[in-house]
Amino acid sequence: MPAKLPSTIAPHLLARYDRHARDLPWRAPPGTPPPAPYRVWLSEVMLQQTQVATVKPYFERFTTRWPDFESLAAADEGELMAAWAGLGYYARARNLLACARQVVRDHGGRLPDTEAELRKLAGIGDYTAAAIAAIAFGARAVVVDANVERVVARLAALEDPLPAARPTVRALADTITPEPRAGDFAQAMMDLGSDICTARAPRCLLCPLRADCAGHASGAPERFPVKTPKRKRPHRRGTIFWLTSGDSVLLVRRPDKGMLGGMRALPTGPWTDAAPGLAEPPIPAEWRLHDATVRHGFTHFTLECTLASARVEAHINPEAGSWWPIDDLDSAGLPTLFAKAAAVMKKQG
DNA sequence: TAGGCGTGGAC
DNA sequence: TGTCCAAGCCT
Repeated sequence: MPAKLPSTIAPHLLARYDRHARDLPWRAPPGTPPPAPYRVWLSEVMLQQTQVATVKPYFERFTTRWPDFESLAAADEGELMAAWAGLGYYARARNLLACARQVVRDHGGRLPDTEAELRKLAGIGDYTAAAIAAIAFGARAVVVDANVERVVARLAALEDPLPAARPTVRALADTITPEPRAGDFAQAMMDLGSDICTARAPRCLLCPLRADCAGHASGAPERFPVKTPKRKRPHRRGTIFWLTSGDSVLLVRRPDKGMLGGMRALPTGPWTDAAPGLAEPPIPAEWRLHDATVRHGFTHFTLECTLASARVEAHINPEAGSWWPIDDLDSAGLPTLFAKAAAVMKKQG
Protein backbone atom coordinates (compact mmCIF):
# COMPACT_ATOMS: atom_id res chain seq x y z
CA MET A 1 0.00 0.00 0.00
CA PRO A 2 1.33 3.46 -0.92
CA ALA A 3 2.27 6.00 1.70
CA LYS A 4 -0.42 7.92 3.55
CA LEU A 5 -1.85 10.89 1.65
CA PRO A 6 -1.08 14.46 2.78
CA SER A 7 -3.28 15.78 5.61
CA THR A 8 -3.69 19.07 3.74
CA ILE A 9 -6.01 17.52 1.17
CA ALA A 10 -9.31 17.86 3.04
CA PRO A 11 -8.85 21.52 4.05
CA HIS A 12 -7.72 22.49 0.55
CA LEU A 13 -10.63 20.67 -1.04
CA LEU A 14 -13.27 22.04 1.35
CA ALA A 15 -11.97 25.57 0.84
CA ARG A 16 -12.57 25.21 -2.88
CA TYR A 17 -16.00 23.69 -2.26
CA ASP A 18 -17.02 26.68 -0.13
CA ARG A 19 -16.30 28.95 -3.09
CA HIS A 20 -17.19 26.81 -6.11
CA ALA A 21 -19.78 24.19 -5.10
CA ARG A 22 -22.08 23.41 -8.01
CA ASP A 23 -25.68 24.53 -7.52
CA LEU A 24 -27.76 21.37 -7.98
CA PRO A 25 -31.48 20.77 -7.33
CA TRP A 26 -30.79 18.01 -4.78
CA ARG A 27 -27.97 19.79 -2.97
CA ALA A 28 -27.89 22.31 -0.11
CA PRO A 29 -25.26 25.06 -0.28
CA PRO A 30 -22.20 24.47 1.97
CA GLY A 31 -22.85 25.54 5.54
CA THR A 32 -26.65 25.15 5.34
CA PRO A 33 -28.82 22.28 6.66
CA PRO A 34 -28.87 19.17 4.45
CA PRO A 35 -31.75 18.48 2.03
CA ALA A 36 -34.54 16.05 2.92
CA PRO A 37 -33.21 12.46 2.98
CA TYR A 38 -35.80 11.54 0.34
CA ARG A 39 -34.24 13.94 -2.13
CA VAL A 40 -30.71 12.79 -1.35
CA TRP A 41 -31.72 9.15 -1.83
CA LEU A 42 -33.64 9.78 -5.06
CA SER A 43 -30.82 11.81 -6.57
CA GLU A 44 -28.16 9.27 -5.58
CA VAL A 45 -30.07 6.42 -7.21
CA MET A 46 -30.67 8.44 -10.38
CA LEU A 47 -27.01 9.44 -10.49
CA GLN A 48 -25.73 5.85 -10.43
CA GLN A 49 -23.70 5.60 -13.66
CA THR A 50 -25.60 8.60 -14.99
CA GLN A 51 -24.43 12.15 -15.59
CA VAL A 52 -25.77 15.20 -13.76
CA ALA A 53 -27.21 16.88 -16.87
CA THR A 54 -29.19 13.75 -17.73
CA VAL A 55 -30.61 13.38 -14.23
CA LYS A 56 -31.81 16.96 -13.67
CA PRO A 57 -35.10 16.86 -15.63
CA TYR A 58 -35.98 13.40 -14.27
CA PHE A 59 -35.34 14.56 -10.71
CA GLU A 60 -37.61 17.57 -11.18
CA ARG A 61 -40.43 15.45 -12.63
CA PHE A 62 -40.17 12.76 -9.95
CA THR A 63 -40.09 15.15 -7.00
CA THR A 64 -43.05 17.09 -8.38
CA ARG A 65 -45.11 13.98 -8.97
CA TRP A 66 -43.93 11.95 -5.95
CA PRO A 67 -42.58 14.41 -3.33
CA ASP A 68 -41.98 11.92 -0.52
CA PHE A 69 -41.68 8.25 0.38
CA GLU A 70 -45.40 7.83 1.05
CA SER A 71 -46.50 9.07 -2.36
CA LEU A 72 -43.79 7.10 -4.16
CA ALA A 73 -44.60 3.91 -2.23
CA ALA A 74 -48.21 4.26 -3.42
CA ALA A 75 -47.21 4.80 -7.07
CA ASP A 76 -48.37 2.50 -9.84
CA GLU A 77 -45.40 0.46 -11.04
CA GLY A 78 -46.23 0.89 -14.73
CA GLU A 79 -46.43 4.67 -14.35
CA LEU A 80 -43.14 4.74 -12.48
CA MET A 81 -41.40 2.62 -15.12
CA ALA A 82 -42.73 4.90 -17.87
CA ALA A 83 -41.51 7.97 -15.97
CA TRP A 84 -38.06 6.36 -15.77
CA ALA A 85 -37.98 5.55 -19.51
CA GLY A 86 -34.86 6.95 -21.18
CA LEU A 87 -32.80 7.07 -17.98
CA GLY A 88 -31.51 3.50 -18.37
CA TYR A 89 -30.60 0.70 -15.96
CA TYR A 90 -34.27 -0.05 -15.40
CA ALA A 91 -33.66 -2.35 -12.43
CA ARG A 92 -33.05 0.92 -10.58
CA ALA A 93 -36.70 1.91 -11.10
CA ARG A 94 -37.99 -1.41 -9.79
CA ASN A 95 -35.65 -1.18 -6.79
CA LEU A 96 -36.68 2.45 -6.23
CA LEU A 97 -40.29 1.39 -5.72
CA ALA A 98 -39.31 -1.61 -3.60
CA CYS A 99 -37.11 0.60 -1.43
CA ALA A 100 -39.83 3.24 -0.93
CA ARG A 101 -42.22 0.51 0.17
CA GLN A 102 -39.61 -0.92 2.56
CA VAL A 103 -39.09 2.52 4.08
CA VAL A 104 -42.82 3.07 4.59
CA ARG A 105 -43.55 -0.44 5.85
CA ASP A 106 -40.49 -1.05 8.04
CA HIS A 107 -39.25 2.41 9.00
CA GLY A 108 -42.38 4.56 9.38
CA GLY A 109 -41.66 6.47 6.19
CA ARG A 110 -38.28 7.74 7.39
CA LEU A 111 -34.99 6.66 5.86
CA PRO A 112 -32.64 4.94 8.37
CA ASP A 113 -29.57 7.05 9.16
CA THR A 114 -26.78 4.46 9.39
CA GLU A 115 -24.81 2.86 6.58
CA ALA A 116 -25.54 -0.64 7.87
CA GLU A 117 -29.31 -0.09 7.85
CA LEU A 118 -29.29 1.76 4.51
CA ARG A 119 -27.28 -1.05 2.97
CA LYS A 120 -30.20 -3.47 3.55
CA LEU A 121 -32.58 -1.50 1.32
CA ALA A 122 -33.23 -2.39 -2.33
CA GLY A 123 -30.93 -0.70 -4.79
CA ILE A 124 -28.60 0.73 -2.12
CA GLY A 125 -25.03 -0.61 -2.26
CA ASP A 126 -21.82 0.44 -0.54
CA TYR A 127 -21.48 3.71 -2.41
CA THR A 128 -25.07 4.91 -2.05
CA ALA A 129 -25.31 3.94 1.63
CA ALA A 130 -22.18 5.92 2.41
CA ALA A 131 -23.27 8.90 0.33
CA ILE A 132 -26.70 9.11 2.01
CA ALA A 133 -25.24 8.68 5.50
CA ALA A 134 -22.72 11.45 4.89
CA ILE A 135 -24.80 13.92 2.87
CA ALA A 136 -28.24 13.56 4.45
CA PHE A 137 -27.28 12.64 8.02
CA GLY A 138 -23.81 14.12 8.55
CA ALA A 139 -22.16 10.82 9.38
CA ARG A 140 -18.47 10.27 8.76
CA ALA A 141 -18.76 7.77 5.93
CA VAL A 142 -16.10 6.97 3.35
CA VAL A 143 -17.75 7.64 0.00
CA VAL A 144 -16.04 5.95 -2.95
CA ASP A 145 -17.42 6.34 -6.47
CA ALA A 146 -15.67 6.53 -9.82
CA ASN A 147 -14.68 10.17 -9.19
CA VAL A 148 -13.10 9.36 -5.84
CA GLU A 149 -11.32 6.37 -7.36
CA ARG A 150 -9.83 8.54 -10.07
CA VAL A 151 -8.85 11.43 -7.77
CA VAL A 152 -7.32 9.15 -5.13
CA ALA A 153 -5.47 7.04 -7.71
CA ARG A 154 -3.91 10.25 -9.05
CA LEU A 155 -3.13 11.73 -5.64
CA ALA A 156 -1.23 8.53 -4.81
CA ALA A 157 0.07 7.82 -8.33
CA LEU A 158 -1.29 4.34 -7.74
CA GLU A 159 0.15 1.79 -10.15
CA ASP A 160 -2.10 -1.09 -9.05
CA PRO A 161 -4.85 -1.50 -11.67
CA LEU A 162 -8.57 -1.05 -10.91
CA PRO A 163 -10.94 -2.61 -10.14
CA ALA A 164 -8.70 -5.02 -8.22
CA ALA A 165 -7.12 -2.13 -6.31
CA ARG A 166 -10.45 -0.93 -4.98
CA PRO A 167 -9.71 -1.91 -1.35
CA THR A 168 -6.49 0.10 -1.51
CA VAL A 169 -8.34 3.10 -2.90
CA ARG A 170 -10.94 2.87 -0.15
CA ALA A 171 -8.25 2.68 2.54
CA LEU A 172 -6.56 5.77 1.10
CA ALA A 173 -9.88 7.63 0.88
CA ASP A 174 -10.47 6.73 4.53
CA THR A 175 -7.24 8.47 5.53
CA ILE A 176 -8.32 11.80 4.01
CA THR A 177 -12.04 11.81 4.91
CA PRO A 178 -12.62 14.41 7.67
CA GLU A 179 -14.80 13.82 10.73
CA PRO A 180 -16.83 17.01 10.35
CA ARG A 181 -18.23 17.80 6.88
CA ALA A 182 -17.82 14.27 5.46
CA GLY A 183 -20.84 14.96 3.20
CA ASP A 184 -19.36 18.19 1.87
CA PHE A 185 -16.05 16.40 1.41
CA ALA A 186 -17.67 13.66 -0.67
CA GLN A 187 -19.49 16.16 -2.85
CA ALA A 188 -16.35 18.24 -3.16
CA MET A 189 -14.48 15.18 -4.45
CA MET A 190 -17.21 14.61 -7.03
CA ASP A 191 -17.17 18.26 -8.12
CA LEU A 192 -13.39 18.06 -8.46
CA GLY A 193 -13.67 14.89 -10.53
CA SER A 194 -16.33 16.45 -12.72
CA ASP A 195 -14.77 19.89 -13.26
CA ILE A 196 -11.01 19.48 -12.90
CA CYS A 197 -9.70 15.97 -12.30
CA THR A 198 -11.49 14.66 -15.39
CA ALA A 199 -10.95 11.25 -16.94
CA ARG A 200 -8.99 12.64 -19.87
CA ALA A 201 -6.98 15.86 -19.94
CA PRO A 202 -7.18 16.80 -16.25
CA ARG A 203 -6.92 20.56 -15.65
CA CYS A 204 -4.16 20.47 -13.06
CA LEU A 205 -3.43 24.19 -13.35
CA LEU A 206 -6.81 24.89 -11.72
CA CYS A 207 -6.54 22.17 -9.09
CA PRO A 208 -6.39 23.10 -5.38
CA LEU A 209 -4.67 19.76 -4.67
CA ARG A 210 -1.87 20.16 -7.21
CA ALA A 211 0.82 20.51 -4.54
CA ASP A 212 -0.53 17.40 -2.74
CA CYS A 213 -0.66 15.22 -5.85
CA ALA A 214 1.89 12.51 -6.71
CA GLY A 215 0.15 12.01 -10.06
CA HIS A 216 0.79 15.62 -11.02
CA ALA A 217 4.36 15.35 -9.78
CA SER A 218 4.85 12.32 -12.02
CA GLY A 219 4.24 14.50 -15.08
CA ALA A 220 1.54 12.21 -16.48
CA PRO A 221 -1.52 12.38 -14.21
CA GLU A 222 -3.83 11.21 -17.02
CA ARG A 223 -2.12 7.82 -16.81
CA PHE A 224 -4.05 7.16 -13.56
CA PRO A 225 -6.09 5.26 -12.61
CA VAL A 226 -4.43 2.26 -14.26
CA LYS A 227 -7.15 -0.13 -15.38
CA THR A 228 -7.25 -3.73 -16.48
CA PRO A 229 -8.25 -3.85 -20.16
CA LYS A 230 -11.85 -4.62 -21.07
CA ARG A 231 -13.09 -7.07 -23.60
CA LYS A 232 -14.56 -5.43 -26.63
CA ARG A 233 -18.29 -5.49 -27.15
CA PRO A 234 -19.72 -8.10 -29.54
CA HIS A 235 -22.28 -7.23 -32.22
CA ARG A 236 -25.71 -8.79 -32.32
CA ARG A 237 -28.56 -8.67 -34.82
CA GLY A 238 -32.30 -8.67 -34.32
CA THR A 239 -35.68 -7.80 -35.81
CA ILE A 240 -38.23 -5.32 -34.48
CA PHE A 241 -41.85 -6.00 -35.46
CA TRP A 242 -44.15 -3.06 -36.23
CA LEU A 243 -47.70 -4.40 -36.27
CA THR A 244 -50.39 -1.83 -36.97
CA SER A 245 -54.16 -1.87 -36.95
CA GLY A 246 -55.94 1.35 -37.81
CA ASP A 247 -54.02 4.13 -36.07
CA SER A 248 -52.50 1.86 -33.41
CA VAL A 249 -49.39 -0.27 -33.04
CA LEU A 250 -48.86 -3.40 -30.94
CA LEU A 251 -46.75 -2.99 -27.79
CA VAL A 252 -45.67 -5.70 -25.38
CA ARG A 253 -44.27 -5.70 -21.85
CA ARG A 254 -40.84 -7.28 -21.57
CA PRO A 255 -40.15 -9.91 -18.90
CA ASP A 256 -39.00 -8.50 -15.55
CA LYS A 257 -35.63 -10.21 -15.83
CA GLY A 258 -33.12 -9.57 -18.59
CA MET A 259 -32.58 -6.73 -21.00
CA LEU A 260 -34.94 -3.76 -20.59
CA GLY A 261 -36.77 -5.80 -17.97
CA GLY A 262 -40.31 -4.72 -17.19
CA MET A 263 -40.36 -2.06 -19.88
CA ARG A 264 -43.03 -1.49 -22.51
CA ALA A 265 -41.56 -2.35 -25.93
CA LEU A 266 -42.11 -3.19 -29.56
CA PRO A 267 -42.07 -6.97 -30.15
CA THR A 268 -38.69 -8.40 -31.14
CA GLY A 269 -37.39 -11.73 -32.38
CA PRO A 270 -34.22 -13.32 -31.00
CA TRP A 271 -30.98 -11.31 -30.71
CA THR A 272 -28.25 -13.41 -32.31
CA ASP A 273 -24.99 -13.30 -34.26
CA ALA A 274 -26.68 -13.41 -37.67
CA ALA A 275 -29.74 -11.44 -38.81
CA PRO A 276 -32.74 -13.55 -37.73
CA GLY A 277 -35.11 -12.27 -40.42
CA LEU A 278 -38.74 -12.98 -39.63
CA ALA A 279 -38.12 -15.54 -36.89
CA GLU A 280 -40.48 -15.44 -33.92
CA PRO A 281 -42.97 -12.74 -34.94
CA PRO A 282 -45.59 -11.76 -32.33
CA ILE A 283 -48.36 -13.21 -34.54
CA PRO A 284 -48.45 -14.88 -37.97
CA ALA A 285 -49.09 -12.20 -40.60
CA GLU A 286 -47.94 -10.94 -44.00
CA TRP A 287 -44.70 -9.55 -42.61
CA ARG A 288 -42.61 -7.31 -44.84
CA LEU A 289 -38.89 -6.91 -44.06
CA HIS A 290 -37.68 -3.33 -44.56
CA ASP A 291 -34.25 -2.12 -45.64
CA ALA A 292 -34.14 0.23 -42.69
CA THR A 293 -32.19 -0.77 -39.59
CA VAL A 294 -31.78 0.71 -36.14
CA ARG A 295 -28.45 0.58 -34.31
CA HIS A 296 -28.14 0.84 -30.56
CA GLY A 297 -25.24 0.34 -28.17
CA PHE A 298 -25.83 -1.38 -24.85
CA THR A 299 -23.32 -1.84 -22.05
CA HIS A 300 -21.93 -5.15 -23.19
CA PHE A 301 -22.96 -5.49 -26.84
CA THR A 302 -24.18 -3.43 -29.77
CA LEU A 303 -27.41 -4.31 -31.50
CA GLU A 304 -28.51 -3.74 -35.09
CA CYS A 305 -32.19 -4.41 -35.69
CA THR A 306 -33.95 -4.78 -39.03
CA LEU A 307 -37.51 -3.44 -39.11
CA ALA A 308 -40.45 -5.59 -40.20
CA SER A 309 -44.02 -4.42 -40.56
CA ALA A 310 -47.48 -5.85 -41.09
CA ARG A 311 -51.04 -4.66 -40.82
CA VAL A 312 -54.09 -6.46 -39.46
CA GLU A 313 -57.74 -5.52 -39.84
CA ALA A 314 -59.05 -6.09 -36.36
CA HIS A 315 -57.50 -5.38 -32.98
CA ILE A 316 -56.62 -8.95 -32.31
CA ASN A 317 -55.75 -9.39 -28.66
CA PRO A 318 -52.57 -11.38 -28.03
CA GLU A 319 -52.07 -12.25 -24.40
CA ALA A 320 -49.04 -10.14 -23.69
CA GLY A 321 -49.76 -7.21 -26.01
CA SER A 322 -51.76 -4.01 -26.12
CA TRP A 323 -52.61 -1.53 -28.86
CA TRP A 324 -51.23 1.97 -28.54
CA PRO A 325 -52.16 5.05 -30.63
CA ILE A 326 -49.21 5.76 -32.94
CA ASP A 327 -49.58 9.52 -32.50
CA ASP A 328 -49.29 9.08 -28.73
CA LEU A 329 -46.21 6.83 -28.62
CA ASP A 330 -44.22 9.50 -26.81
CA SER A 331 -46.28 8.78 -23.70
CA ALA A 332 -45.70 5.02 -23.86
CA GLY A 333 -42.35 5.27 -22.08
CA LEU A 334 -40.34 3.24 -24.59
CA PRO A 335 -36.62 2.56 -24.06
CA THR A 336 -34.41 4.34 -26.55
CA LEU A 337 -33.96 1.36 -28.90
CA PHE A 338 -37.71 1.21 -29.53
CA ALA A 339 -38.19 4.96 -29.59
CA LYS A 340 -35.62 5.04 -32.42
CA ALA A 341 -37.44 2.27 -34.29
CA ALA A 342 -40.80 4.01 -33.88
CA ALA A 343 -39.34 7.24 -35.22
CA VAL A 344 -38.11 5.44 -38.35
CA MET A 345 -41.44 3.72 -38.94
CA LYS A 346 -43.48 6.90 -38.41
CA LYS A 347 -41.24 8.66 -40.93
CA GLN A 348 -41.79 5.89 -43.47
CA GLY A 349 -45.56 6.19 -42.93
C1' DT B 1 -16.47 -12.63 -8.70
C1' DA B 2 -17.07 -11.35 -13.04
C1' DG B 3 -20.56 -10.32 -16.01
C1' DG B 4 -25.38 -8.44 -16.89
C1' DC B 5 -27.54 -4.24 -17.06
C1' DG B 6 -28.97 1.84 -20.67
C1' DT B 7 -27.99 5.97 -22.13
C1' DG B 8 -25.83 10.19 -23.81
C1' DG B 9 -21.69 13.10 -24.00
C1' DA B 10 -16.84 13.77 -25.26
C1' DC B 11 -13.44 13.17 -28.57
C1' DT C 1 -17.79 6.11 -37.44
C1' DG C 2 -15.93 3.75 -32.75
C1' DT C 3 -14.47 3.92 -28.05
C1' DC C 4 -14.40 5.28 -23.52
C1' DC C 5 -16.64 6.93 -19.79
C1' DA C 6 -20.17 8.33 -15.95
C1' DA C 7 -22.56 9.96 -8.34
C1' DG C 8 -23.11 1.25 -9.15
C1' DC C 9 -26.08 -2.67 -7.95
C1' DC C 10 -27.14 -7.43 -8.13
C1' DT C 11 -26.25 -12.25 -8.56
